[in-house]
Amino acid sequence: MNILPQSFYERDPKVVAIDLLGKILVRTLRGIRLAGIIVETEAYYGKKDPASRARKGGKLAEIMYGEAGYTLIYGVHGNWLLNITTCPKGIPGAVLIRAIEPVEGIDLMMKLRSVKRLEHLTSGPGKLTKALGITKSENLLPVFSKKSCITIEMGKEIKPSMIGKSHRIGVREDLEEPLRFYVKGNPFVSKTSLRL
DNA sequence: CATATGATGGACT
DNA sequence: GTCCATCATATGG
Repeated sequence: MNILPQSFYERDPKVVAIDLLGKILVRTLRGIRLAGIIVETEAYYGKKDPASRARKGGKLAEIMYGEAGYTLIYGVHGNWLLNITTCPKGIPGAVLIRAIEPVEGIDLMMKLRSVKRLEHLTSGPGKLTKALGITKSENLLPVFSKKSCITIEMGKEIKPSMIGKSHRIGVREDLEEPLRFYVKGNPFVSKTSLRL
């Protein structure tokens, strides 16, 4: 259903992060479609980014230097974080999906997370991966490929006036430029982000 | 093999 | 609002 092409991801992480807002993240789990609108993202660079894990080298860095449009799943604080690699091969970059607004398969998501309130279901990077049943085994899937069980589809256009930006969350040293982007007024944007 | 660290979440006051 | 459990990585012995 109108999956975004690989070329979509072969751009600057910041541009991709902004453009990803309003798109549909689709996860096929046991034949069931779980989908949500992306409402919050963060851009990460390579060496020049003090917050990026690519800076420390290791396996993560290799993936960020690799081809665009692949899932990059990484564990922190006992949670899984879903990233999409950006930039052509040889240039490091990634976009972290921080929050989505659930639209399909909500009952299954709530089962996976056992939360009472809908607005707590996917309003955070670790929360949405649990709700979608995403773990390390979903690492390195091409999100531009129809047969992949994680894809990103065309959604609704977000008006530029509806896009807010801020400093990134939970990083020690951030860059000068705000690299976190979100849909203004959306209840599924993570609230923990109020700490600045 | 042991230890430190964090792109966090959730429980609790 | 505050506090701490948690575990995949990275790095050092």
